[in-house]
Amino acid sequence: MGSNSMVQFQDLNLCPDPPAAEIVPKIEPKLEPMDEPLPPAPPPPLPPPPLSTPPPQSPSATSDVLSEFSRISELFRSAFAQRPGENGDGSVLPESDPDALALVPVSAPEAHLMNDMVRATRKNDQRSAELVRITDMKPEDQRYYRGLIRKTRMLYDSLRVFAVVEDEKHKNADNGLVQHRRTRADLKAAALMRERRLWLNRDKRIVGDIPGVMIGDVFYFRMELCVVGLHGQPQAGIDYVPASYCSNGEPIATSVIVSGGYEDDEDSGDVVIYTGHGGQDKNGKQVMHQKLECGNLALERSMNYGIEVRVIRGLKYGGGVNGKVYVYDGLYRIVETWFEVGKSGFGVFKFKLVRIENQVEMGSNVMKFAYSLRNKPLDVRPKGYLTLDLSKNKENFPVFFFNDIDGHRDPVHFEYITTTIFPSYVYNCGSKTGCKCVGACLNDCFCAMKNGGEFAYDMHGVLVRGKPLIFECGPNCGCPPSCQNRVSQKGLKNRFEVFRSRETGWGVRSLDMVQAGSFICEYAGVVLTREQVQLFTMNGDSLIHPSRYADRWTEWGDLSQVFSDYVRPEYPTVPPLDFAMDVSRMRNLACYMSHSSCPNVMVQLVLYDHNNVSFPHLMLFALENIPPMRELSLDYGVADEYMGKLAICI
DNA sequence: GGTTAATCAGGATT
DNA sequence: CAATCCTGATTAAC
Repeated sequence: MGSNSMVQFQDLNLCPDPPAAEIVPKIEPKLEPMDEPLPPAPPPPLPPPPLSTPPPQSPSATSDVLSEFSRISELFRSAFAQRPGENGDGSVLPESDPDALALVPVSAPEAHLMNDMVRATRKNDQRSAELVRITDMKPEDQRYYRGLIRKTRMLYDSLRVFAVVEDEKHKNADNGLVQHRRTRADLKAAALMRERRLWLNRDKRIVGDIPGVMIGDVFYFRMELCVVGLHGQPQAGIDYVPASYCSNGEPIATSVIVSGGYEDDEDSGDVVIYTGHGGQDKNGKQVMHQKLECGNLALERSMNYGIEVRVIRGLKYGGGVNGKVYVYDGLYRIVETWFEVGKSGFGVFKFKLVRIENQVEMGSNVMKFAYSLRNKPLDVRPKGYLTLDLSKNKENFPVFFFNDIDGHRDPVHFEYITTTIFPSYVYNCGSKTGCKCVGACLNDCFCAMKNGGEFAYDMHGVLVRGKPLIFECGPNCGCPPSCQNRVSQKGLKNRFEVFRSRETGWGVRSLDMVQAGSFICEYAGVVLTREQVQLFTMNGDSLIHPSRYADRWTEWGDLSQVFSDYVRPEYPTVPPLDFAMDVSRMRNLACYMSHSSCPNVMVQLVLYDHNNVSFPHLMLFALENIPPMRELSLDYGVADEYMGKLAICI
């Protein structure tokens, strides 16, 4: 109790000597210190390094960016390559594909190794049966686990996006000759991480909140829920510890997904009538009576013992990757269960789930709220809007400006600019070359070469990997504006809101889901050279120094955890930024973003309308999936304690 | 004819 | 091993 260990694992040792029909919850709370110490003394509870790794390749003498990229691609290809003996009907690559030839020598031995590794891992990588509840999280633990979740999800997303891009390449290589079935990048990313033991929370079965996962966190794929340990079933809706694993010989449910797959569900938010599983045919039609077994029994037992379950809601979401998102909505208690004849005429089990009080507002409610704000802002919040478009029609989407807590209204007075204004000489010096592509830019495009032989974005405009500098196609290029290498120069893709907050002064949030890796907006201002800065003594508060921003781009797309001989490619060096931006008169929404040392937004430098590498645009990209109404934050590269004073743009 | 719903096939985990 | 409230693509239906 009075121990100074940071996190407590509460052992849920249910009925060591089971009176089977006991109604009273029999939880014996036994506090047990965590086996591994937490930060600041960090041996992170990360899994051990990969069991076996491809032999490190000797660093090529030509540390040339191009070859580096093809090497990484090769790593991917071989990791994704079909394993020999499995599904060897050659449905993948035609012989004419040059990649296929390059693939053979690498993949055969390595894939073999990987097979063994998977087998070995599978055995030891079963989920533990030890039921625990995490009871005492201190702020530093919160931060630590949040970081762990963040890092894991970032890796998952990076892998997934990279897999999509690899898949696209194959599609192009196939040239439409072969029927191309899109590979499941979500599954591949998960498999690669599992092989390397990078899934979280497998050593203990957690009842209640998963450390580091916040209510309102949004996931695009079921597999991602498995990876962080929020819900371990890739398809089934009820996750539970099977009876054979439990100390009391009874199954215990830990989480459910409510996604409307059962016609008899009734979801009113705080109360859910959840239908048990089973009795459906392949198309999801109820064709049999359900039985009190597996997940159904587990839910019943959990109710009996008063054990709460995590609830994740699947919501339709148009802007999403696949039309659907999963939102973590917090803990519910199972209060009632019964068997009844459902709409189909067959018997189903029903469970009444009631949300436990004193939790943060439900994520799915926030999503719905944001949805109505997008459409009818004034109906939802009649007071507080100072303007419905801070940009005065200059952006693709209106930028709301909301303050319902005090009288500040300064942002209205600034001139809104959508892009940074550079001194004219920036445009005049340097070459005016661009690519000469006529239709779509492909990988032999001149701009692609400048990016190391690949485009920085996938087909949906998601950043594949952070770089010191990205070269987009621009006005000097032959390609049309629809070219996919022009992501950050086309303005906002989401609806944003500048708002007043008691904690952070001004803040920015989105009314839409912002997908990890997607473009948010430019950090716009008026560029001053060092001489100009010295000439005019500016009010320091209104000067932005781009060189101070932390290099967060290194975190996005870093695959060294998965490919152990992965080294970040040596990019051409970019001169240190030697300019400041004045935002005292003209600015955009970016300068209202708050600082965080654990930010959800990062700066990525981009060039498109000129070739002067000393004066890139500061483009902001999402580092994680940001749910609607969650505040955006940037790492301004300043120690936290200074931020109060620095108070960007007040 | 463009958007949405039903259906199929391929999958991973327990 | 079959069952599972998944995805992505194809087809049918508005």
